Amino acid sequence: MDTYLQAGLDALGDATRMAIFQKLAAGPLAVNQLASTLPVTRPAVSQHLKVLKEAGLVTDNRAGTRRLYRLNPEGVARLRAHFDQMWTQAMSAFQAAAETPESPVKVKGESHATDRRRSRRS
Amino acid sequence: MDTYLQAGLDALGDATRMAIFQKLAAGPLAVNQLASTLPVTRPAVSQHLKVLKEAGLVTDNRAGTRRLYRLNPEGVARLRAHFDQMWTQAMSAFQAAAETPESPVKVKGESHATDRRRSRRS
DNA sequence: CCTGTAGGTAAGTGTCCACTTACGGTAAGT
DNA sequence: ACTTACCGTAAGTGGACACTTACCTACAGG
Repeated sequence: MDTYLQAGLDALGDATRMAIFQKLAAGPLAVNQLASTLPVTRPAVSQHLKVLKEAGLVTDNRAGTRRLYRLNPEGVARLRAHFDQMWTQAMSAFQAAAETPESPVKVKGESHATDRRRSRRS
Repeated sequence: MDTYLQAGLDALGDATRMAIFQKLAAGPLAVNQLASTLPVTRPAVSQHLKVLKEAGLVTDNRAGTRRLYRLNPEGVARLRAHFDQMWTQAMSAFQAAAETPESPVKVKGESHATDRRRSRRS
């Protein structure tokens, strides 16, 4: 898999983080400014910003007692590139399928076990 | 916010669902075929496919006793369009910021309460 | 009709994570 | 120095949700 893509999806997967991302798209904002327009408390916003920062999607700099957060162009561009790659890869399947008129997909035996046990993940 | 975008992010936010999506990008697959290459059981795959289907990202059709799942071009294209819109919107902020040399952002009083209580969400 | 394969669904459980409150720490104003 | 605004972090909790097992239905072959 693509770890960058997964990290980006994990960062934007949460609705609140997504909302923060969208608000920062309009311009730099302080933590209180973000929290005042969101249905969560300020510490929650701080934690979300930490995640977004670790994902390379935002940067911060001090402005007096406040701390202004803004989107990180490089991180956003890189994540977008990974997404674009995924879309094109997903779309290429249709073109390939459209050119071949019919593929029977005749896999007969292949996995005859019903409800096999599996290992837990991590 | 954008409900479509959020639905798509919710659908692809999970790592397993993302893996299923990626595998389906290579071509149509049955449930057992997916489950055999994933670290989860078949029912789990079925549930993920249900979510992806409700999000309009995949379609299914019967093939004998099996059921073949494939990506839905329209749903994928629509989700991609929403993503593209988000990226460009996010990028437009930098251009606007680059053209204006300095904006003081002098918001003085605006929210003077510290750690205000808020309502839970849903 | 019976057996075996394929898959959807119900019900239950464990874990993660998005929140909260509480606290400490820095910068500006008086 | 004292106060006040702003912010990050620690610690703890509740709920969602990604899993599991168990059960039932549908199709194909003998």
